[in-house]
Amino acid sequence: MVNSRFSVAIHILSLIATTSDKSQLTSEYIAGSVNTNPVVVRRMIGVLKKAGLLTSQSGIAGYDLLVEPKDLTLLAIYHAIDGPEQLFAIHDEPNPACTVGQKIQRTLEGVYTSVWHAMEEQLQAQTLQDVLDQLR
Amino acid sequence: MVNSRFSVAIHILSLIATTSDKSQLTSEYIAGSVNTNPVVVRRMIGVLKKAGLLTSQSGIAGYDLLVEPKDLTLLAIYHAIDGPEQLFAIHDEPNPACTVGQKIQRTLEGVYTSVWHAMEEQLQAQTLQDVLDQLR
DNA sequence: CAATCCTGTAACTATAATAGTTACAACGGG
DNA sequence: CCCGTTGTAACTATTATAGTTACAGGATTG
Repeated sequence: MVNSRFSVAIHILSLIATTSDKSQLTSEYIAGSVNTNPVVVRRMIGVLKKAGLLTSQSGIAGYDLLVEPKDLTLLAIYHAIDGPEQLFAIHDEPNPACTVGQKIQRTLEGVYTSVWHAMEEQLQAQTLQDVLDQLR
Repeated sequence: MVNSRFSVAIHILSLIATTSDKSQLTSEYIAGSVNTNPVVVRRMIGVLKKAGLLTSQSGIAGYDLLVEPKDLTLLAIYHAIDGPEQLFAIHDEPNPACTVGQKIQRTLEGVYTSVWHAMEEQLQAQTLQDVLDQLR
């Protein structure tokens, strides 16, 4: 299973989108909601910031989304956190002297790519706003 | 990313399906094709055996498939190796005192389940025979 | 029946990914 | 100036994964 970074990212973005009192929105407060360490939160926020999803100012509490929740797809968030582009690992260097070993990598790549695309479609179809609606 | 066990399982099953000379089909030979250790192969084969996909006899080289390649979907193989039923981890114990923290787990479960089903469909649509055809 | 090759399995080790933690420099508001 | 905050680097702990060693027991062959 892939790590929980994607879940944490969605959680953080949801908090930013729904918290009106900016001064309350510190990394420590967010960490309290997510149940993790403030540094983990700041680290994740740094990644989301680099991807252009939000802004912040050093020394001041509060974060602002740069994309409307209804325009922010889960796929965009996934790409922002630089999640893996493949779901399954393929073993290294199968034996090229063997018919199966010779072609298994290409074959599996094809299989996994079709699976991957199905997943992308699902993530593309849902936005942060959809998540917010379900949190109400 | 999920581990390479799924890839290795498909590789092993492909070899068993395509190797006519049973006496050649030892765990060491398979390991040579996959590029891993014979014990890793035997361990994986033990799992596939328990799932009813193949048989073997202690002390004798060779394995036999119990399911026709055209009837063996990749999803069945995935279930056989007991792959994770979810792609993304959800962080533990978000704060229930917070609106977001309270409902984020259920919400993410819903999101991830829809992604999971899309993936299952893809794996269900492809059989070991499809893989074999591409290996030729 | 002894030698040999194989499977099945337990136990240990090595490596890498992930998350958590400590520490501290730099920024801003009161 | 003081305090709370962000941004980051560096270290540690935990866990998953794969690789490895070791060995008991079945089957074949001379």
